[in-house]
Amino acid sequence: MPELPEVEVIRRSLSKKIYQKKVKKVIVRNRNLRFKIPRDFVNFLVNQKIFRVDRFSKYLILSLSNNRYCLLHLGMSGTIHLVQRCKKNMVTNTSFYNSPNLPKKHNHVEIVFEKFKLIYNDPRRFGFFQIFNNLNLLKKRFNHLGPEPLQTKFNFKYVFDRLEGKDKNIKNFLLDQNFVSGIGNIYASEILFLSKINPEKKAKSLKKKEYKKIILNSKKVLLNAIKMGGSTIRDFKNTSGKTGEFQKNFKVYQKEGLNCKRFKCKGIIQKKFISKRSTFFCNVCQK
DNA sequence: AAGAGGCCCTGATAGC
DNA sequence: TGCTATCAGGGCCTCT
Repeated sequence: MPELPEVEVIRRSLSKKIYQKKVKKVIVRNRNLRFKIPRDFVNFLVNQKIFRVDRFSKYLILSLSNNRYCLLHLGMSGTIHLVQRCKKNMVTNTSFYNSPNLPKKHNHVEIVFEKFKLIYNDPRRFGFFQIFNNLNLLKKRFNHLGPEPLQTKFNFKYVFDRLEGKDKNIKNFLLDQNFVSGIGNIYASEILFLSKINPEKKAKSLKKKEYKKIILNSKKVLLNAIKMGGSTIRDFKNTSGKTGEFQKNFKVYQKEGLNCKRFKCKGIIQKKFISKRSTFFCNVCQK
C-alpha cells in the first residue's frame, strides 16, 4: 500500500500521539505476517517508553527506552489505527474503545497504552514487525537500501554512476529499492510523466539531462505528496482516519484512456504492464 | 552478476 | 446467485 509519503504521513501523526508513552500491553492475534512475529516480541515492548518514531524509506522505526528498536513495514495493505480508550464499563469491569472506523477482520497486533491503543491491520499480511537489539543491527537491516530520493546523496553523480550503461528500464530502476528507496508503483509513473520519459526506456539510453529531471521530479513528487497528506486509492488513511489528497494530483496513475494533462499535448494516457506491475504514461510526450 | 520472475496473502471487482 | 479469473500501493528469494 504505502510508499514513502504515506509512511511519512503516518509517522507524523503517530509520533505526536505516542511520543514518551509507555507500552502497557501487547496483543499478537496473528503472528504470521511477512516474517513470523517471535514469541518474545511482546517482552521487548511491554513497559517500554517510545521516545522516537522515525522513518527510513517505507519503514517505520519505534525507538524504545530499553535501547531496542521496533521496525514496522506496512507491506501492501497494512494500516495503523489509533483508538481512544473510553471509561471503564462498571458492569463488566472492562474498558472499551471508541473505534467506529476500525476494520472487523485482520487486526493482527495491538500495542496498548494507557489512554489509547495502536492497532495494526493488514489483510494481505505482507507487512511485518521486527525487533533489533541495537542500532548496529538495525543499520545492517537497511544495508541493501539505496538513498531516499529526498536525501542529498540522491544526486547526479550517484544516479549517473548507478545507471550508466545499464540495460534495465528506468521504471524498474525507480522501483528498485537498492537503487533508490521509498518510491513505489504509483509515484514511479508520476515521476516519469513529469520527466517526459517513457517508462520502458533503458537506463543506458537516457541523457544526462534526463537523469537530472528524474532526480528533481522524484524529490518534487514525494514532497508534494507528503504535503497533501499522501495518496488514498483504496483505503489509505492516516492514523486518525483522515484520507490523503495527493491522488487528486495524479497526472497518469489510473488515468488510462484520458487525455494527457500536459499543456497542448494531444496524447492519451496508456496502461501497460512492465514486469507485471501496471504502468501509466502518455504515448506522446513521454519519449 | 544483472535482471527477470515467482511467491507470499486476502479482498474487490468483472465476466460468465 | 455463484462460480472463476484478474488485479492491487511491496519485498525477498531463486533462477538464468
